[in-house]
Amino acid sequence: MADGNQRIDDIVVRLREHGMRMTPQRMAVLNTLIGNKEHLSAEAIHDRVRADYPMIGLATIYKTVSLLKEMGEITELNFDNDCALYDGSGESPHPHFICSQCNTILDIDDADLESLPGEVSHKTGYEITNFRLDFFGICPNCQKNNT
Amino acid sequence: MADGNQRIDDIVVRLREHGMRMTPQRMAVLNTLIGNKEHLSAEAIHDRVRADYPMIGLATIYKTVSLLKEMGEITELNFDNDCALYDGSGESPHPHFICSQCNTILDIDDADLESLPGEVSHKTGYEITNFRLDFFGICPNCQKNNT
DNA sequence: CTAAGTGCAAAGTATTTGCTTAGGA
DNA sequence: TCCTAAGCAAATACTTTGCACTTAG
Repeated sequence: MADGNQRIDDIVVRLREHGMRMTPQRMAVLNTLIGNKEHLSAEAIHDRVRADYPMIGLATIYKTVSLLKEMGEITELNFDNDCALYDGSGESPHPHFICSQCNTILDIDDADLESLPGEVSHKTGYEITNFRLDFFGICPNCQKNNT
Repeated sequence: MADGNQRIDDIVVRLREHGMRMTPQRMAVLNTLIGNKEHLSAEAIHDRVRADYPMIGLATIYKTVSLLKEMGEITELNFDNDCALYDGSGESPHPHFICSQCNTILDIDDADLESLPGEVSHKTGYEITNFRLDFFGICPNCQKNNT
């Protein structure tokens, strides 16, 4: 969590530069999301933060993640289901694997994919700033349980 | 639209095999979506179909696309924004490019990507049944207009 | 001190559900 | 005829907004 703290400090600086303030509530959301590999819904963030700040409202969570999203500090993941998940790992766009059975979301690290945007950009003439890659299927754990 | 008609016939057969019926409303939705390269929202489908069936309700559109989605005939695309788009092109999972400026969605055909699920499956042990790949950036057209 | 942020509740919006009537097979 | 589907409206669930009060800088 050391680099998480460094990132948080940087975010605070950038907030202040834009006339925005660091509040205990925002800090709590940052601590929950930044440098963490989890994928949390607004409600899940709310539940966690409430452990320390019982009065915090869900709207504040939404306002904060919306802000962090605009700053490019966190990524919003929308799947076919109901609610959005937030990823504050800070790792450049990385693929996810979603198990259709247990709904677990796993990060995939595949160095081969780093060249993907560049290749597609070159072939198509599109200027690519971001991408998203999701795989759906059955994770090894569920495969085992199914047999 | 010739192969679109063939696909529609096939879908009708499969519907009947499962005790489901072909109605004029469903046929209208099929004609709007199947074999078409557009990406339409439920509302957009509703608007188009209403030209021929003024009485059709939005709920019927949702029920029909939900059915087609379960049958695997169409793909639902959720982006960070509000509503889902439906893709009835019938082409196996293909990447999309979304222009951040004009919001146009373009299909990308890249044969190199067809091996992607197999590779990732092999490397990770996940059994991959589907994937989704979206690129975000600026399309050539908007690039030109920006200069 | 002052402008930005919080908390609450109400509003908004995409989608689903229930129920009655219509209409395929 | 029988049972699925349509149509409408109400319900649901996530997210956003408005406003009075609080608080960071």
